[in-house]
Amino acid sequence: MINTINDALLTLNKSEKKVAEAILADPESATQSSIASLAKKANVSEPSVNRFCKRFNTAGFPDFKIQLAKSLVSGVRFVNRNVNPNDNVDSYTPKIFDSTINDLALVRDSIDHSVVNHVVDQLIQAKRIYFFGLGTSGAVARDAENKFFRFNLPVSFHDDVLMMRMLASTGVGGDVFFVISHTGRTKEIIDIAKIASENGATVVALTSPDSPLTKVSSISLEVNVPENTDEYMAMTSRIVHLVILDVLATGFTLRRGPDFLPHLEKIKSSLKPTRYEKL
Amino acid sequence: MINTINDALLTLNKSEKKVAEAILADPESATQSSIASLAKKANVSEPSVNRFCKRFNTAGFPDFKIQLAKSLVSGVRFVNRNVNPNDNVDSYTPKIFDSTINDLALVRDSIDHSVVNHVVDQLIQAKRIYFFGLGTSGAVARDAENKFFRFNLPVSFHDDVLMMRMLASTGVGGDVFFVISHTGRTKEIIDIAKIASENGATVVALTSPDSPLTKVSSISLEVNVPENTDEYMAMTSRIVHLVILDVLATGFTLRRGPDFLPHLEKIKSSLKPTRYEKL
DNA sequence: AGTCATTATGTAGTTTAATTACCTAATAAT
DNA sequence: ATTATTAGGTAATTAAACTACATAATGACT
Repeated sequence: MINTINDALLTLNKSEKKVAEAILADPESATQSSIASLAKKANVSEPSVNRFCKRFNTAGFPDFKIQLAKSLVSGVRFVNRNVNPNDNVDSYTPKIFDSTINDLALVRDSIDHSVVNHVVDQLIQAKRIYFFGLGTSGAVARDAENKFFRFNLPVSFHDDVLMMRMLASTGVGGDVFFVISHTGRTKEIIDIAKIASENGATVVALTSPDSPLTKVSSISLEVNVPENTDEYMAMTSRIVHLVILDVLATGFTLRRGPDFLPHLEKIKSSLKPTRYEKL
Repeated sequence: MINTINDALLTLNKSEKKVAEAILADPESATQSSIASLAKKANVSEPSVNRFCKRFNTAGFPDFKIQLAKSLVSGVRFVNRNVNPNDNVDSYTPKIFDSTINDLALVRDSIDHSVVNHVVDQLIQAKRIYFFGLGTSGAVARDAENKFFRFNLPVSFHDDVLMMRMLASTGVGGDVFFVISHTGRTKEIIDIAKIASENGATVVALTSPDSPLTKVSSISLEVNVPENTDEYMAMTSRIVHLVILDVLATGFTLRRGPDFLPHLEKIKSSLKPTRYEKL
C-alpha cells in the first residue's frame, strides 16, 4: 500500500499529493484519524481525501484505513529518507533494515511465479549446476552452492572468470549455468553466458530487467531493485537474490517429494559432532 | 486478536458472546461490515456490538475493525508461514519472502543499538579486520570482506579452520576478529575465538544469544532468529547477518565522515570499464 | 491573448454510521 | 418476594463520511 502510494505520487493531483504526503509522513497515525483530521493535516478538503481513497480501489475512507493498516502489519515500514551524514545508530539501524524489508516486499509482490517455476523445472532436470558470480554476487553464488549441493547433484560455484570461461566452453546440454549479476552488464559475464548458451547448455540469469545478460540467457529471473543513489545506503539486491535462491531451493525440495527429506536430515545431522550440545 | 476473543468467550455476556461468534465465524467479512450489519448478523443491538468492542480495549467499532484487520494479516501469515508439501509456486514464494521479512522486522526491533555502536567503535579503531565463517556463514564473511575492503584497511575473510587458527594465534591488539556463526556452537570456531582473545585481539561475534561463542568474545552482536524446524524452510539467519553487516558498514562510513566519500566513489567508478553502458 | 473545454478542488447539504443516554428486562441476593 | 445489580435494547444525538453541485484553475485551440 505504502509502495503503491509512493509509486502513484507523480501521477496525483496537487491536493491528492498533499494527502499522500500526509499519509506517508506518518502512516500509522493515518489509520487512526478521521477523514476530517487527515484533511486538516494535509490542508485539503474532506472530499479530496475521499477521492484520494477511491483512486486506490477502496470503497472509501474507512475501507482505505483498513487496507492501509493491514499493509503496515507485515513488518514493512516505509522509508522516505535515505541515510544522511547526521544519522546516528538509532536512526540508521532501522533505516537499513527498513530499506531491505521494503525491497524484499517489492520483489515478493512483483516476481513472476511462472518464471520461478520454469527455473525450478530446469534445475530439477539439470545434470550439473554451476553458480557464477563476481564480487558481491560471488558471495551469493557461494551461498547457492552451499544450499544446492544438498540435493545430491554436482554443484559448484565460481568467481574466477577464467575458470568460468573454461567451464562455459565445455558446457553441454543438461548443464545449467546459473549466472548471478546485479547489473547484468559485466562484459566478462555476458561473454561467458553467451559461450555456455552457444554450447547448448541452459543459462539461467538472476539479474536486473532488460539487461544485456538477459538477452544471452535461456531464462531470466529479473529483479527490479531500485539502485542505491546515495553512498551510505547498502546494496540490497544481493539480499533479494539470496531470498530468490531460497525460493528456488524450496521449489526444488518440494518437487523432489517427501522421499528426499531423509537425505536432507542426514546432511543436517552430519554437523552435530562439530558442535557443542545445546543446554 | 482472534485468540483474545476466543479466550474471552467464556467471560462474555450472552449478547457479547453472540457478537464474538459472529465475528469468529467470518473475521474477514467482519472487518468490512458496518456496526449495523454485524449487529444484525449476531442478532443483537448496535450498542451491544459497541460495548463488545470497548471490552477489548479499542476506541470503538471502527478502531476495533482496524485492530482486527491488522491481526488477521499477521495471524494468517504467521500461522501459515511454514512451507508444506502441498504448496505450489504461488504459495511458497510469498511464504519464503514473508518469513525473511518477519525475521528482519523482529531483529530490527530487538537489536541493541549500543552494541552496534560499540562494534563500530572497535572496527574504526582496528588496524586489521578478519572475517571468519564456515559453511553458510562463510558466504556472509566473504560478503563482509567485499564490503569492508572499501574502507582502505587490511581486511580478509577466511573459511579454512587451519588458516583461522594460525591467524588467531598470531593475533595482536588492534586486530579485530569478526566471527560469524549462526549457532555459536561450532567447536572449532569457539577454539579459534578463544585463541584470538587470549592473544589480546578483539573478538566480535555475530551469533545467537547465550551461545558458547559469546562467552569467549569481547563483544557479541546477538541475533535471535527462530530456528527453522521444518525441512523446507530456508535459514534466514544469514540474511539477517548480512543486513547487520550493512548496518555496521554504514556506521563505519558515517564515522569516517564526508571526506571519505570520494574514496568510495573512486572504487565504484573503477568498475565502469568492465561493464556495458546503460542505454 | 482570449475563449472554451476540461479537470481539479472546495462548500454545503445529505446520508449513513456510530455513540451516548436512558429505560426496561433479567438475574441474583437477601 | 423484594430489591439491588447487571445486562441489553430503544431512541436520540453526535459525528463521520459521502454526494451533488458550484467555482476555480488549468490547458488547448483559435
